[in-house]
Amino acid sequence: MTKRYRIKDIAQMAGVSAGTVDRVIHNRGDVSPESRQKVEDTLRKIDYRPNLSLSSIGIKKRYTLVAILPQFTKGEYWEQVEMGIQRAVFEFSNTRLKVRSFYYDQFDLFSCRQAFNKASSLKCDGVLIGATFHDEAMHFTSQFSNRGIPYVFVDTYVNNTRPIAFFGPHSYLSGYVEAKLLLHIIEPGRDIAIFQACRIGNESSTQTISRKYGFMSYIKEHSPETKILFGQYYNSDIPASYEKMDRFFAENRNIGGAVVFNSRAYIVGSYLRDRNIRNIRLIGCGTIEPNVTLLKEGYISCLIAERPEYQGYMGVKTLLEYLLYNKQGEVANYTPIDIIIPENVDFYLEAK
Amino acid sequence: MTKRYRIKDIAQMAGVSAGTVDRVIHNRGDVSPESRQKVEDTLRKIDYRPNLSLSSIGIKKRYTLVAILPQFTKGEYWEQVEMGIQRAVFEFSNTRLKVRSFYYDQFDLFSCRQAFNKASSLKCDGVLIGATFHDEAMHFTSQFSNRGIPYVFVDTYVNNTRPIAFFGPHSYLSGYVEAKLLLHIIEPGRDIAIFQACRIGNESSTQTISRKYGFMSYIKEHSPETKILFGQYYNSDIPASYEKMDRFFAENRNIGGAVVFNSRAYIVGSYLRDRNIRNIRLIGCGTIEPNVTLLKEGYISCLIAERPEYQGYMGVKTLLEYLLYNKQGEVANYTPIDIIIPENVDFYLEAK
DNA sequence: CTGTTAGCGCTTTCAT
DNA sequence: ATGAAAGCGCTAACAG
Repeated sequence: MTKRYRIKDIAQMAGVSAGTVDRVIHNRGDVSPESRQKVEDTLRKIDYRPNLSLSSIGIKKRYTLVAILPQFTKGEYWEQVEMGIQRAVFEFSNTRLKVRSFYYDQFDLFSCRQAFNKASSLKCDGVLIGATFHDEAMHFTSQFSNRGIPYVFVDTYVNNTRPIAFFGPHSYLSGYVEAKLLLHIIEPGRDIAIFQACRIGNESSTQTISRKYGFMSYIKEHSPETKILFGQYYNSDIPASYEKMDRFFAENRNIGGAVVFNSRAYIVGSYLRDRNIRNIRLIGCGTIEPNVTLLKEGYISCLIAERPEYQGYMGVKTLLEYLLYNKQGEVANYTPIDIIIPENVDFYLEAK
Repeated sequence: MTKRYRIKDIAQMAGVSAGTVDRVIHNRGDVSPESRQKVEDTLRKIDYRPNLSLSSIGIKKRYTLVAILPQFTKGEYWEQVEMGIQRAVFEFSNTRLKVRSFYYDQFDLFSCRQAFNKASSLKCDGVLIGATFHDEAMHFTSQFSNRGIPYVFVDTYVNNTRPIAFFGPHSYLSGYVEAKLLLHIIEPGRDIAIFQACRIGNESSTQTISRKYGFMSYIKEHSPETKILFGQYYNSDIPASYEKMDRFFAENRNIGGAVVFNSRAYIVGSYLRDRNIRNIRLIGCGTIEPNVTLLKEGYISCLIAERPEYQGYMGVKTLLEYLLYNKQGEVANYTPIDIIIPENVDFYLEAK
């Protein structure tokens, strides 16, 4: 059983005072090279791992984090990320940690820029970003870097940036897994449909692109004869979506499987339910409520989930550990690709 | 953002002192009905949720927990449970919480009885049990109950007992899911083999029995024509196991899928590898190292995992919350039934 | 540069 | 039955 060492113990072992140990742990300077050496040796020897919850009690400095996230309504994907952020705030701080959130419309570049601008004008110690617009994220994170402000990405990693961490799915493998599952559950010889949002002008998110890439790679490798077709839906216009799908399925009568690379699978799923179509297997992402309902009703066969709550929680925790202890871990942290089916969904949602 | 209330705040709101609030929270008596009422109203109003990590700092009383687990060697299933226990000990206590572990041979009734006897002779505040022998567990837990000592089960629930909590898989559904997956990946028309340990005298564990039941129910419901055969292996005699399997597969030439209802899938999997058999899909339980290796090599198609680390962690946490706050939550806590395939296993293992 | 010390929120002893 | 106050391990201001 690992003994727990107190700062006082460490101080004694290193032959210095508690204050000096604390200065070393928090990299707060004013320590002679010899003292630092002795303390660091001791810390290494006992494999000292600071306890955030305990640290927070004594902390006098106030930390402000900024979160920049797509706006969400109740039950949506990003709400779960936000819940993880809140859990971390609750667990680690005793009101000395504040998170100020800024939300943007993930389909509106201007609103995203606005959110970043507002966030940038704020004095803060760290930033948590749920990015959908690649270029904006690149631009503003380089500003944060210049000001020495650490930032983390959740859900989506943006290339050519230097976050202290990323928590999210490996999108390529995520899509790869979806293809594997779909091929196993559709009737042989049937076609596959990929459903994507109809965007006004703007391109798909990087997430979606690499998921699609992973998905198509698997199909090409394992079942090159399977035909892939592309369908569309509108994010917020159900009647128009249904019309589009009516035409799509009328034109493509051999479809036996479908996939949606984001949490909007419920749009396609409810279409299948409302049109009473039962011979198409649908796979989607995210255990948000409408998806789960359709999963239980059998109109969605399988959901891929990426622990959004965990992403938010870890994002905050990582920023905090960086700020308090200068602790730097792995940058890329891929979340598990959880496979959710009607038989295991309840236990999945219940587990904290 | 949820404001964090201090004991002092609660005291002020209820019009009493911090001491009284603490006495109510810890159910420590010496509080007038009126004061108790006022405090409890306030606690409910603000949805007070105590922070274990913070509580532990001030606690003077020493708690001793006893864990009674099947003995394990490095890399086995129960080691992961033990790791969860250690994580909880590290996180929540500042050396005031001790866990004394007792191990028994899960195939030897006498050794189990001995472990329980030794554990019972110890003065302790709570017990965590990984049970494999039903009757022994029943007998000794009733003793704990009589002495007013709370206990939790991990991995296996034992009927006719009154633990304060159980953390483990819903074995029936677990088997049910395994059948669903296996039916999806085997070639149509092939038979299925269930592999079980050859036990000396003693019956299978309750876990295994209800998994088998779930498995067979699914097959009966969804593919009654599929033939199910029963194979055997020895827990610790590889050559004898191989011989048995040689005969088994020689006699049953149409087997296309196999399942093992515990973490010994690697025995069958390595047989398939060593005999270069590639047309049999194998499903097993537990992401222990040999299983993971065979999964990546393709000799195991899929593993079902039940978060053993989480079980151990939650077991200790639950006991502690009960001891400190008299907090009673759900008794039955089913862990997610995680579906692990070669493409998602690495991320699964990395996530904490 | 370093040790001392007050203070954080929570628990618990001790007068009252 | 209750409040005041001391103590837990950790942080950080302060005096030297």
